[in-house]
Amino acid sequence: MAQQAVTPQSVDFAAWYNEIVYKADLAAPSPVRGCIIIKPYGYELWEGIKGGLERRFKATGHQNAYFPLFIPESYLKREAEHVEGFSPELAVVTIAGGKQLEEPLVVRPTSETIIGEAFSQWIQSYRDLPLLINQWANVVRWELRTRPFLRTAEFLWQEGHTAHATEADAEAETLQMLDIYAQLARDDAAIPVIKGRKSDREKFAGALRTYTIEGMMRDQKALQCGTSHNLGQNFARAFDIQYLDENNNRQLCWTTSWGMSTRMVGAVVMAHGDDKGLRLPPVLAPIQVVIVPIYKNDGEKSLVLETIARIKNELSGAGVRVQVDTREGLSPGFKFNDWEMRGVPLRMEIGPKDVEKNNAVLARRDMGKEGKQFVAQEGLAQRVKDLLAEVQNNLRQQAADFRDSHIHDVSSYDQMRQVVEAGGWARGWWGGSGADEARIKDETGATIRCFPFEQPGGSGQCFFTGGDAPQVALFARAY
RNA sequence: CGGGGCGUAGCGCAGUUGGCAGCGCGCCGUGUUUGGGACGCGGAGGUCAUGGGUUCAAAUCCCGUCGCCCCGACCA
Repeated sequence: MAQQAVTPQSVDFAAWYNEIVYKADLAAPSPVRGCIIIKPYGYELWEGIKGGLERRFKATGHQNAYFPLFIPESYLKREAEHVEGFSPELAVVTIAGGKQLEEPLVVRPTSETIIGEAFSQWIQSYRDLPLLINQWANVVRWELRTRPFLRTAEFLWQEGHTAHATEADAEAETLQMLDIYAQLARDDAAIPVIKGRKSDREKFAGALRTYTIEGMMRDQKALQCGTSHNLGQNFARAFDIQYLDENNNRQLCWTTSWGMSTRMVGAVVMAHGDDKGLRLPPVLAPIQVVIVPIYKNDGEKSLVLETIARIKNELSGAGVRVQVDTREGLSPGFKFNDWEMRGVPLRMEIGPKDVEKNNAVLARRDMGKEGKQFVAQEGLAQRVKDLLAEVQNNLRQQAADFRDSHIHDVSSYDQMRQVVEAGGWARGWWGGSGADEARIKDETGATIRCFPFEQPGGSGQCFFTGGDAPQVALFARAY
Protein backbone atom coordinates (compact mmCIF):
# COMPACT_ATOMS: atom_id res chain seq x y z
CA MET A 1 0.00 0.00 0.00
CA ALA A 2 1.23 3.46 -0.79
CA GLN A 3 1.53 5.70 2.23
CA GLN A 4 3.10 8.66 3.94
CA ALA A 5 4.96 11.62 2.61
CA VAL A 6 7.87 11.45 0.26
CA THR A 7 11.14 13.39 0.17
CA PRO A 8 10.37 16.60 -1.76
CA GLN A 9 11.84 16.91 -5.25
CA SER A 10 13.48 20.17 -4.28
CA VAL A 11 15.36 18.50 -1.42
CA ASP A 12 16.68 15.42 -3.21
CA PHE A 13 15.29 14.50 -6.60
CA ALA A 14 16.99 11.11 -6.72
CA ALA A 15 15.58 10.16 -3.31
CA TRP A 16 12.17 11.42 -4.40
CA TYR A 17 12.32 9.23 -7.50
CA ASN A 18 13.29 6.08 -5.64
CA GLU A 19 10.63 6.55 -2.99
CA ILE A 20 7.94 7.23 -5.56
CA VAL A 21 8.76 4.11 -7.54
CA TYR A 22 8.31 1.95 -4.47
CA LYS A 23 5.53 3.82 -2.70
CA ALA A 24 3.38 4.13 -5.82
CA ASP A 25 3.74 0.37 -6.11
CA LEU A 26 5.40 0.41 -9.53
CA ALA A 27 8.26 -1.85 -8.58
CA ALA A 28 9.94 -3.75 -5.77
CA PRO A 29 13.59 -4.46 -5.08
CA SER A 30 14.82 -7.83 -6.28
CA PRO A 31 17.30 -10.26 -4.77
CA VAL A 32 19.48 -9.79 -7.84
CA ARG A 33 21.74 -6.77 -7.91
CA GLY A 34 20.68 -4.16 -10.42
CA CYS A 35 17.40 -5.85 -11.27
CA ILE A 36 13.89 -4.93 -10.18
CA ILE A 37 10.57 -6.66 -9.83
CA ILE A 38 7.99 -4.78 -11.85
CA LYS A 39 4.76 -4.95 -9.87
CA PRO A 40 1.31 -5.15 -11.47
CA TYR A 41 0.68 -1.41 -11.34
CA GLY A 42 4.04 -0.64 -12.93
CA TYR A 43 3.57 -3.40 -15.45
CA GLU A 44 0.16 -2.07 -16.45
CA LEU A 45 1.77 1.29 -17.09
CA TRP A 46 4.31 -0.48 -19.29
CA GLU A 47 1.46 -2.31 -21.03
CA GLY A 48 -0.05 1.07 -21.83
CA ILE A 49 3.20 2.12 -23.50
CA LYS A 50 3.44 -1.23 -25.24
CA GLY A 51 -0.09 -0.95 -26.53
CA GLY A 52 0.53 2.51 -27.95
CA LEU A 53 3.65 1.33 -29.73
CA GLU A 54 2.17 -1.94 -30.91
CA ARG A 55 -0.77 -0.18 -32.52
CA ARG A 56 1.54 2.18 -34.39
CA PHE A 57 3.96 -0.57 -35.42
CA LYS A 58 1.16 -2.63 -36.90
CA ALA A 59 -0.29 0.38 -38.68
CA THR A 60 3.05 0.83 -40.43
CA GLY A 61 3.32 -2.79 -41.54
CA HIS A 62 5.58 -4.37 -38.92
CA GLN A 63 5.22 -7.91 -37.66
CA ASN A 64 6.30 -9.42 -34.37
CA ALA A 65 8.68 -12.35 -34.08
CA TYR A 66 10.83 -13.76 -31.33
CA PHE A 67 14.53 -14.59 -31.36
CA PRO A 68 16.61 -16.49 -28.80
CA LEU A 69 17.79 -15.00 -25.52
CA PHE A 70 21.20 -16.59 -26.09
CA ILE A 71 23.54 -15.41 -28.77
CA PRO A 72 26.67 -17.31 -29.82
CA GLU A 73 29.63 -15.25 -28.68
CA SER A 74 31.15 -15.33 -32.14
CA TYR A 75 28.15 -13.46 -33.57
CA LEU A 76 28.88 -10.40 -31.49
CA LYS A 77 32.41 -10.31 -32.77
CA ARG A 78 31.47 -10.14 -36.42
CA GLU A 79 30.79 -6.42 -36.30
CA ALA A 80 33.93 -4.79 -34.87
CA GLU A 81 32.44 -1.56 -33.54
CA HIS A 82 29.42 -3.40 -32.15
CA VAL A 83 31.39 -5.87 -30.06
CA GLU A 84 33.66 -3.15 -28.78
CA GLY A 85 30.67 -1.13 -27.64
CA PHE A 86 28.98 -3.93 -25.79
CA SER A 87 31.76 -6.17 -24.46
CA PRO A 88 32.15 -4.50 -21.07
CA GLU A 89 28.53 -5.06 -20.12
CA LEU A 90 27.85 -8.58 -21.36
CA ALA A 91 26.63 -11.46 -19.23
CA VAL A 92 27.96 -14.71 -20.67
CA VAL A 93 26.88 -18.29 -20.07
CA THR A 94 29.84 -20.67 -20.08
CA ILE A 95 28.35 -23.67 -18.30
CA ALA A 96 25.09 -25.38 -19.16
CA GLY A 97 23.76 -28.83 -18.40
CA GLY A 98 26.63 -29.23 -16.00
CA LYS A 99 29.22 -28.96 -18.73
CA GLN A 100 31.50 -26.31 -20.08
CA LEU A 101 30.03 -25.04 -23.35
CA GLU A 102 32.13 -25.32 -26.47
CA GLU A 103 31.17 -21.78 -27.38
CA PRO A 104 30.02 -19.37 -24.69
CA LEU A 105 26.51 -17.95 -25.09
CA VAL A 106 25.99 -14.26 -24.57
CA VAL A 107 22.74 -13.17 -22.93
CA ARG A 108 21.49 -10.69 -25.53
CA PRO A 109 22.25 -7.03 -24.85
CA THR A 110 20.39 -6.36 -28.14
CA SER A 111 19.71 -8.64 -31.08
CA GLU A 112 21.20 -7.10 -34.22
CA THR A 113 23.57 -10.01 -34.66
CA ILE A 114 21.27 -12.99 -34.24
CA ILE A 115 18.53 -11.29 -36.24
CA GLY A 116 21.05 -10.31 -38.89
CA GLU A 117 22.02 -13.95 -39.23
CA ALA A 118 18.35 -14.88 -39.63
CA PHE A 119 17.73 -12.09 -42.14
CA SER A 120 20.60 -13.34 -44.30
CA GLN A 121 18.65 -16.58 -44.70
CA TRP A 122 15.20 -15.08 -45.05
CA ILE A 123 16.10 -12.57 -47.72
CA GLN A 124 16.74 -13.79 -51.26
CA SER A 125 15.19 -11.30 -53.60
CA TYR A 126 14.18 -7.66 -53.76
CA ARG A 127 10.65 -9.06 -53.52
CA ASP A 128 11.39 -10.01 -49.90
CA LEU A 129 12.04 -6.36 -49.06
CA PRO A 130 11.39 -4.41 -47.05
CA LEU A 131 11.46 -6.89 -44.16
CA LEU A 132 9.83 -5.25 -41.16
CA ILE A 133 10.22 -7.15 -37.89
CA ASN A 134 9.73 -6.23 -34.26
CA GLN A 135 10.49 -8.22 -31.14
CA TRP A 136 9.29 -7.73 -27.56
CA ALA A 137 11.99 -9.02 -25.29
CA ASN A 138 14.13 -8.70 -22.22
CA VAL A 139 17.78 -7.80 -22.59
CA VAL A 140 20.71 -7.75 -20.20
CA ARG A 141 23.43 -5.14 -19.90
CA TRP A 142 25.61 -5.45 -16.84
CA GLU A 143 25.51 -1.85 -15.73
CA LEU A 144 27.60 -0.81 -12.73
CA ARG A 145 25.27 1.94 -11.53
CA THR A 146 21.61 1.06 -11.74
CA ARG A 147 18.37 2.86 -10.98
CA PRO A 148 14.84 1.45 -11.11
CA PHE A 149 13.50 1.62 -14.70
CA LEU A 150 16.10 4.19 -15.81
CA ARG A 151 19.02 1.83 -15.93
CA THR A 152 18.69 -1.76 -14.82
CA ALA A 153 20.80 -4.82 -15.54
CA GLU A 154 17.82 -6.50 -17.15
CA PHE A 155 15.09 -4.52 -18.85
CA LEU A 156 12.12 -5.01 -21.11
CA TRP A 157 11.87 -3.34 -24.47
CA GLN A 158 10.94 -3.75 -28.05
CA GLU A 159 13.58 -3.84 -30.71
CA GLY A 160 12.61 -3.30 -34.32
CA HIS A 161 14.82 -4.70 -37.04
CA THR A 162 14.27 -3.99 -40.70
CA ALA A 163 16.02 -4.59 -43.99
CA HIS A 164 15.67 -2.48 -47.11
CA ALA A 165 16.80 -2.39 -50.71
CA THR A 166 18.11 1.15 -50.68
CA GLU A 167 19.77 3.57 -48.36
CA ALA A 168 16.89 5.98 -48.85
CA ASP A 169 14.35 3.36 -47.78
CA ALA A 170 16.36 2.55 -44.68
CA GLU A 171 16.69 6.19 -43.78
CA ALA A 172 12.95 6.76 -44.27
CA GLU A 173 12.20 3.81 -41.99
CA THR A 174 14.64 5.05 -39.34
CA LEU A 175 13.00 8.47 -39.31
CA GLN A 176 9.48 7.07 -39.44
CA MET A 177 10.10 5.01 -36.32
CA LEU A 178 11.68 7.92 -34.50
CA ASP A 179 8.55 9.84 -35.33
CA ILE A 180 6.40 7.08 -33.88
CA TYR A 181 8.42 7.27 -30.67
CA ALA A 182 7.93 11.02 -30.56
CA GLN A 183 4.17 10.55 -31.04
CA LEU A 184 4.03 7.96 -28.26
CA ALA A 185 5.93 10.28 -25.95
CA ARG A 186 3.91 13.37 -26.82
CA ASP A 187 0.40 11.99 -27.37
CA ASP A 188 0.33 9.09 -24.91
CA ALA A 189 2.94 9.90 -22.26
CA ALA A 190 2.36 13.67 -22.47
CA ILE A 191 6.11 14.20 -22.69
CA PRO A 192 7.11 16.62 -25.44
CA VAL A 193 10.45 15.47 -26.79
CA ILE A 194 13.11 16.89 -29.03
CA LYS A 195 14.00 14.84 -32.05
CA GLY A 196 17.53 14.89 -33.29
CA ARG A 197 20.65 13.05 -34.34
CA LYS A 198 23.27 11.74 -31.93
CA SER A 199 26.88 12.81 -32.24
CA ASP A 200 29.34 10.17 -33.41
CA ARG A 201 30.53 9.84 -29.85
CA GLU A 202 27.06 8.99 -28.61
CA LYS A 203 25.74 6.87 -31.44
CA PHE A 204 24.95 3.16 -31.30
CA ALA A 205 27.94 0.86 -31.70
CA GLY A 206 27.82 -0.26 -35.31
CA ALA A 207 25.35 2.31 -36.60
CA LEU A 208 25.82 4.78 -39.40
CA ARG A 209 23.57 7.29 -37.67
CA THR A 210 21.57 7.25 -34.47
CA TYR A 211 18.48 9.37 -33.96
CA THR A 212 17.01 10.08 -30.56
CA ILE A 213 14.11 11.65 -28.75
CA GLU A 214 15.19 13.57 -25.66
CA GLY A 215 12.83 14.50 -22.88
CA MET A 216 13.36 16.90 -19.99
CA MET A 217 12.68 15.59 -16.52
CA ARG A 218 11.53 17.80 -13.64
CA ASP A 219 15.08 18.14 -12.35
CA GLN A 220 15.90 19.47 -15.81
CA LYS A 221 18.11 16.54 -16.66
CA ALA A 222 17.74 14.99 -20.10
CA LEU A 223 16.50 11.48 -20.64
CA GLN A 224 16.93 9.61 -23.89
CA CYS A 225 13.49 8.11 -24.34
CA GLY A 226 13.98 6.14 -27.53
CA THR A 227 16.49 5.65 -30.30
CA SER A 228 16.35 4.72 -33.94
CA HIS A 229 19.44 3.62 -35.85
CA ASN A 230 20.29 3.62 -39.50
CA LEU A 231 22.77 0.74 -39.55
CA GLY A 232 23.81 1.36 -43.14
CA GLN A 233 25.31 -1.81 -44.58
CA ASN A 234 27.50 -2.56 -41.57
CA PHE A 235 25.48 -5.49 -40.29
CA ALA A 236 24.49 -6.58 -43.80
CA ARG A 237 28.19 -6.88 -44.54
CA ALA A 238 28.99 -8.69 -41.30
CA PHE A 239 26.10 -11.14 -41.65
CA ASP A 240 25.92 -11.38 -45.40
CA ILE A 241 22.40 -10.00 -45.76
CA GLN A 242 22.09 -9.80 -49.55
CA TYR A 243 19.36 -9.79 -52.16
CA LEU A 244 19.09 -10.16 -55.90
CA ASP A 245 17.81 -6.99 -57.53
CA GLU A 246 15.60 -6.69 -60.62
CA ASN A 247 18.66 -7.06 -62.82
CA ASN A 248 19.82 -10.25 -61.11
CA ASN A 249 22.69 -8.48 -59.35
CA ARG A 250 23.59 -9.33 -55.77
CA GLN A 251 23.20 -6.32 -53.49
CA LEU A 252 23.83 -5.70 -49.80
CA CYS A 253 20.76 -4.74 -47.79
CA TRP A 254 20.44 -1.58 -45.75
CA THR A 255 19.22 -2.29 -42.23
CA THR A 256 17.77 -0.37 -39.30
CA SER A 257 17.03 -1.01 -35.67
CA TRP A 258 15.07 0.96 -33.10
CA GLY A 259 14.09 0.52 -29.49
CA MET A 260 12.06 1.86 -26.62
CA SER A 261 12.29 0.31 -23.17
CA THR A 262 10.82 0.23 -19.68
CA ARG A 263 12.98 3.29 -19.12
CA MET A 264 9.95 5.10 -20.52
CA VAL A 265 8.12 4.24 -17.28
CA GLY A 266 10.81 6.18 -15.43
CA ALA A 267 10.34 9.03 -17.90
CA VAL A 268 6.64 9.26 -17.08
CA VAL A 269 7.46 9.31 -13.37
CA MET A 270 10.13 12.00 -13.67
CA ALA A 271 8.46 14.19 -16.27
CA HIS A 272 5.16 14.61 -14.42
CA GLY A 273 5.47 13.52 -10.79
CA ASP A 274 5.22 15.97 -7.91
CA ASP A 275 5.74 15.89 -4.16
CA LYS A 276 2.45 14.10 -3.65
CA GLY A 277 3.36 11.27 -5.99
CA LEU A 278 2.87 10.24 -9.56
CA ARG A 279 0.78 12.19 -12.01
CA LEU A 280 -0.12 9.79 -14.77
CA PRO A 281 -1.28 10.91 -18.18
CA PRO A 282 -4.83 9.53 -18.65
CA VAL A 283 -3.98 7.79 -21.92
CA LEU A 284 -1.49 5.54 -20.10
CA ALA A 285 -2.98 5.46 -16.60
CA PRO A 286 -3.97 1.91 -15.61
CA ILE A 287 -6.78 3.46 -13.58
CA GLN A 288 -8.21 6.68 -15.01
CA VAL A 289 -10.87 7.30 -12.41
CA VAL A 290 -10.99 6.04 -8.85
CA ILE A 291 -14.25 6.29 -6.94
CA VAL A 292 -13.99 6.73 -3.17
CA PRO A 293 -17.22 5.99 -1.31
CA ILE A 294 -18.06 8.17 1.71
CA TYR A 295 -20.39 6.89 4.42
CA LYS A 296 -20.91 6.85 8.18
CA ASN A 297 -23.07 3.79 8.70
CA ASP A 298 -24.43 0.73 6.95
CA GLY A 299 -27.53 2.53 5.74
CA GLU A 300 -25.51 5.21 4.02
CA LYS A 301 -23.04 2.65 2.78
CA SER A 302 -25.59 0.62 0.85
CA LEU A 303 -27.13 3.75 -0.67
CA VAL A 304 -23.76 5.11 -1.69
CA LEU A 305 -22.49 1.82 -3.10
CA GLU A 306 -25.66 1.39 -5.10
CA THR A 307 -25.17 4.76 -6.77
CA ILE A 308 -21.48 4.01 -7.30
CA ALA A 309 -22.25 0.69 -8.97
CA ARG A 310 -24.51 2.46 -11.44
CA ILE A 311 -21.93 5.17 -12.17
CA LYS A 312 -19.15 2.64 -12.51
CA ASN A 313 -21.12 0.72 -15.14
CA GLU A 314 -21.85 3.87 -17.00
CA LEU A 315 -18.18 4.89 -17.05
CA SER A 316 -16.95 1.42 -17.99
CA GLY A 317 -19.49 1.35 -20.78
CA ALA A 318 -18.08 4.62 -22.05
CA GLY A 319 -14.62 3.06 -22.19
CA VAL A 320 -13.24 4.69 -19.04
CA ARG A 321 -10.89 2.62 -16.85
CA VAL A 322 -12.54 2.99 -13.46
CA GLN A 323 -11.99 1.40 -10.07
CA VAL A 324 -13.96 1.65 -6.83
CA ASP A 325 -11.95 1.79 -3.61
CA THR A 326 -14.02 -0.45 -1.36
CA ARG A 327 -11.27 -1.03 1.18
CA GLU A 328 -12.68 -1.10 4.71
CA GLY A 329 -11.15 0.56 7.71
CA LEU A 330 -9.31 3.29 5.84
CA SER A 331 -10.46 6.88 6.10
CA PRO A 332 -11.39 8.73 2.90
CA GLY A 333 -8.55 11.14 3.57
CA PHE A 334 -6.07 8.30 3.58
CA LYS A 335 -7.45 6.98 0.33
CA PHE A 336 -7.20 10.40 -1.32
CA ASN A 337 -3.52 10.56 -0.53
CA ASP A 338 -3.00 6.95 -1.50
CA TRP A 339 -4.45 7.45 -4.99
CA GLU A 340 -2.62 10.69 -5.43
CA MET A 341 0.61 8.82 -4.74
CA ARG A 342 -0.37 6.39 -7.49
CA GLY A 343 -1.08 9.22 -9.88
CA VAL A 344 -4.70 8.41 -10.81
CA PRO A 345 -5.76 11.36 -12.99
CA LEU A 346 -9.29 11.75 -11.68
CA ARG A 347 -10.84 10.98 -8.31
CA MET A 348 -14.57 10.81 -7.72
CA GLU A 349 -16.12 11.05 -4.28
CA ILE A 350 -19.66 9.83 -3.76
CA GLY A 351 -21.25 10.37 -0.35
CA PRO A 352 -24.77 10.58 1.09
CA LYS A 353 -25.10 14.23 0.07
CA ASP A 354 -24.24 13.37 -3.52
CA VAL A 355 -26.73 10.52 -3.60
CA GLU A 356 -29.36 12.87 -2.33
CA LYS A 357 -28.62 15.68 -4.80
CA ASN A 358 -27.68 13.45 -7.77
CA ASN A 359 -24.22 14.95 -7.68
CA ALA A 360 -20.66 13.73 -7.65
CA VAL A 361 -17.39 15.31 -6.56
CA LEU A 362 -14.54 15.22 -9.06
CA ALA A 363 -10.93 16.07 -8.25
CA ARG A 364 -8.16 16.43 -10.82
CA ARG A 365 -4.75 15.08 -9.94
CA ASP A 366 -2.98 17.64 -12.12
CA MET A 367 -4.34 20.52 -10.08
CA GLY A 368 -4.45 21.43 -6.41
CA LYS A 369 -7.55 22.22 -4.39
CA GLU A 370 -9.02 24.26 -7.23
CA GLY A 371 -9.25 21.04 -9.22
CA LYS A 372 -12.14 19.86 -7.05
CA GLN A 373 -15.62 20.38 -8.43
CA PHE A 374 -19.22 19.36 -7.87
CA VAL A 375 -20.97 17.99 -10.94
CA ALA A 376 -24.32 16.47 -11.77
CA GLN A 377 -24.57 12.73 -12.18
CA GLU A 378 -26.43 13.32 -15.40
CA GLY A 379 -23.99 13.31 -18.31
CA LEU A 380 -21.21 12.21 -15.98
CA ALA A 381 -19.50 9.87 -18.46
CA GLN A 382 -19.04 12.65 -20.99
CA ARG A 383 -17.91 15.05 -18.28
CA VAL A 384 -15.32 12.53 -17.12
CA LYS A 385 -14.04 11.92 -20.64
CA ASP A 386 -13.73 15.64 -21.23
CA LEU A 387 -11.86 16.09 -17.98
CA LEU A 388 -9.50 13.23 -18.76
CA ALA A 389 -8.68 14.88 -22.06
CA GLU A 390 -8.09 18.16 -20.24
CA VAL A 391 -5.75 16.49 -17.77
CA GLN A 392 -3.84 14.89 -20.61
CA ASN A 393 -3.46 18.23 -22.38
CA ASN A 394 -2.56 20.08 -19.23
CA LEU A 395 0.19 17.63 -18.29
CA ARG A 396 1.67 17.91 -21.75
CA GLN A 397 1.43 21.68 -21.70
CA GLN A 398 3.05 21.90 -18.27
CA ALA A 399 5.88 19.67 -19.42
CA ALA A 400 6.33 21.70 -22.61
CA ASP A 401 6.37 25.01 -20.75
CA PHE A 402 8.82 23.68 -18.21
CA ARG A 403 11.10 22.41 -20.92
CA ASP A 404 10.96 25.53 -23.06
CA SER A 405 11.73 27.78 -20.13
CA HIS A 406 14.90 25.82 -19.38
CA ILE A 407 16.45 25.70 -22.84
CA HIS A 408 18.77 28.61 -23.53
CA ASP A 409 20.70 29.70 -26.60
CA VAL A 410 24.38 30.23 -25.95
CA SER A 411 27.15 31.77 -27.99
CA SER A 412 30.16 31.30 -25.73
CA TYR A 413 31.58 28.53 -23.58
CA ASP A 414 31.16 30.73 -20.49
CA GLN A 415 27.50 31.17 -21.26
CA MET A 416 27.10 27.51 -21.95
CA ARG A 417 28.67 26.63 -18.62
CA GLN A 418 26.39 29.01 -16.77
CA VAL A 419 23.32 27.47 -18.34
CA VAL A 420 24.46 23.95 -17.59
CA GLU A 421 25.53 24.83 -14.05
CA ALA A 422 22.02 26.15 -13.47
CA GLY A 423 20.71 22.79 -14.64
CA GLY A 424 19.35 23.93 -17.98
CA TRP A 425 19.88 22.81 -21.54
CA ALA A 426 22.24 24.82 -23.71
CA ARG A 427 21.68 25.19 -27.42
CA GLY A 428 24.45 26.60 -29.56
CA TRP A 429 26.37 26.38 -32.81
CA TRP A 430 28.75 23.47 -32.71
CA GLY A 431 31.75 22.70 -34.89
CA GLY A 432 33.90 20.91 -32.33
CA SER A 433 35.49 17.47 -32.40
CA GLY A 434 34.81 14.34 -30.39
CA ALA A 435 37.71 15.32 -28.15
CA ASP A 436 36.11 18.71 -27.58
CA GLU A 437 32.90 16.95 -26.58
CA ALA A 438 34.83 14.80 -24.13
CA ARG A 439 36.46 17.87 -22.63
CA ILE A 440 33.12 19.61 -22.19
CA LYS A 441 31.68 16.54 -20.52
CA ASP A 442 34.67 16.44 -18.24
CA GLU A 443 34.42 20.09 -17.30
CA THR A 444 30.66 20.56 -17.12
CA GLY A 445 29.08 17.12 -16.93
CA ALA A 446 27.04 17.92 -20.02
CA THR A 447 26.97 15.93 -23.24
CA ILE A 448 25.56 16.57 -26.67
CA ARG A 449 22.05 15.19 -26.36
CA CYS A 450 21.45 15.65 -30.05
CA PHE A 451 21.66 17.86 -33.08
CA PRO A 452 17.97 18.82 -33.19
CA PHE A 453 16.10 18.36 -36.44
CA GLU A 454 14.81 21.88 -35.96
CA GLN A 455 17.77 23.99 -37.04
CA PRO A 456 17.97 27.73 -37.53
CA GLY A 457 19.41 27.17 -41.00
CA GLY A 458 22.64 28.40 -42.49
CA SER A 459 25.80 28.18 -40.43
CA GLY A 460 27.26 30.00 -37.46
CA GLN A 461 30.23 30.31 -35.18
CA CYS A 462 30.96 27.44 -32.79
CA PHE A 463 30.52 28.60 -29.19
CA PHE A 464 33.43 26.44 -28.12
CA THR A 465 36.08 26.56 -30.85
CA GLY A 466 35.07 29.81 -32.48
CA GLY A 467 35.31 28.05 -35.85
CA ASP A 468 32.67 27.52 -38.47
CA ALA A 469 29.73 25.46 -37.29
CA PRO A 470 27.29 23.74 -39.65
CA GLN A 471 24.58 23.14 -37.06
CA VAL A 472 23.40 23.77 -33.52
CA ALA A 473 23.73 21.16 -30.81
CA LEU A 474 21.79 20.66 -27.60
CA PHE A 475 23.93 20.14 -24.49
CA ALA A 476 22.62 18.90 -21.15
CA ARG A 477 23.37 16.73 -18.21
CA ALA A 478 21.62 13.43 -18.73
CA TYR A 479 20.56 10.22 -17.09
C1' C B 1 38.52 -1.84 -9.33
C1' G B 2 39.82 2.41 -5.24
C1' G B 3 37.57 5.19 -0.71
C1' G B 4 33.60 5.14 2.99
C1' G B 5 29.28 2.95 5.33
C1' C B 6 25.69 -0.82 6.61
C1' G B 7 23.78 -6.07 7.52
C1' U B 8 18.71 -7.08 14.06
C1' A B 9 10.52 -8.67 12.55
C1' G B 10 7.51 -7.33 5.91
C1' C B 11 9.72 -1.91 5.84
C1' G B 12 12.54 1.85 8.68
C1' C B 13 15.56 1.60 12.87
C1' A B 14 17.34 1.37 18.45
C1' G B 15 20.00 -2.00 21.29
C1' U B 16 24.70 1.66 26.67
C1' U B 17 29.57 -1.58 30.50
C1' G B 18 28.79 -8.74 27.28
C1' G B 19 23.46 -10.53 31.22
C1' C B 20 15.30 -12.27 29.15
C1' A B 21 15.18 -9.59 21.49
C1' G B 22 13.11 -4.06 21.40
C1' C B 23 10.59 0.55 19.08
C1' G B 24 7.76 2.96 14.97
C1' C B 25 5.08 1.80 10.63
C1' G B 26 2.72 -2.19 8.34
C1' C B 27 -0.04 -7.04 9.28
C1' C B 28 -4.29 -10.13 12.02
C1' G B 29 -8.76 -9.79 15.47
C1' U B 30 -12.24 -6.43 17.76
C1' G B 31 -15.01 -1.99 18.90
C1' U B 32 -15.66 3.19 18.07
C1' U B 33 -14.61 6.30 13.66
C1' U B 34 -15.05 7.91 8.20
C1' G B 35 -16.30 14.59 2.79
C1' G B 36 -8.05 15.49 3.15
C1' G B 37 -3.20 10.94 5.99
C1' A B 38 -8.56 8.35 12.86
C1' C B 39 -8.23 5.94 17.69
C1' G B 40 -8.72 2.21 21.83
C1' C B 41 -7.96 -2.80 23.31
C1' G B 42 -5.96 -7.67 22.15
C1' G B 43 -2.53 -10.52 18.98
C1' A B 44 1.00 -12.75 15.25
C1' G B 45 5.77 -12.17 13.52
C1' G B 46 13.32 -13.23 14.81
C1' U B 47 18.94 -18.52 11.94
C1' C B 48 20.46 -10.65 15.25
C1' A B 49 24.08 -11.83 7.10
C1' U B 50 27.51 -16.04 7.65
C1' G B 51 31.81 -19.32 9.57
C1' G B 52 35.03 -19.64 13.49
C1' G B 53 37.17 -17.75 18.22
C1' U B 54 37.12 -15.48 23.48
C1' U B 55 33.60 -16.12 27.75
C1' C B 56 29.75 -19.08 32.92
C1' A B 57 27.19 -15.98 29.23
C1' A B 58 27.91 -12.77 22.54
C1' A B 59 23.32 -8.92 18.44
C1' U B 60 27.29 -6.69 21.55
C1' C B 61 34.40 -8.31 21.88
C1' C B 62 38.23 -10.65 18.11
C1' C B 63 39.43 -12.96 13.12
C1' G B 64 37.63 -14.49 8.40
C1' U B 65 33.82 -14.81 4.51
C1' C B 66 29.52 -13.10 1.86
C1' G B 67 26.01 -9.43 0.49
C1' C B 68 24.12 -4.56 -0.05
C1' C B 69 24.36 0.91 -0.19
C1' C B 70 26.97 5.71 -1.07
C1' C B 71 31.20 8.47 -3.50
C1' G B 72 34.78 7.90 -7.48
C1' A B 73 36.13 5.37 -12.18
C1' C B 74 32.85 3.25 -16.16
C1' C B 75 28.06 3.79 -18.86
C1' A B 76 25.85 1.20 -26.64
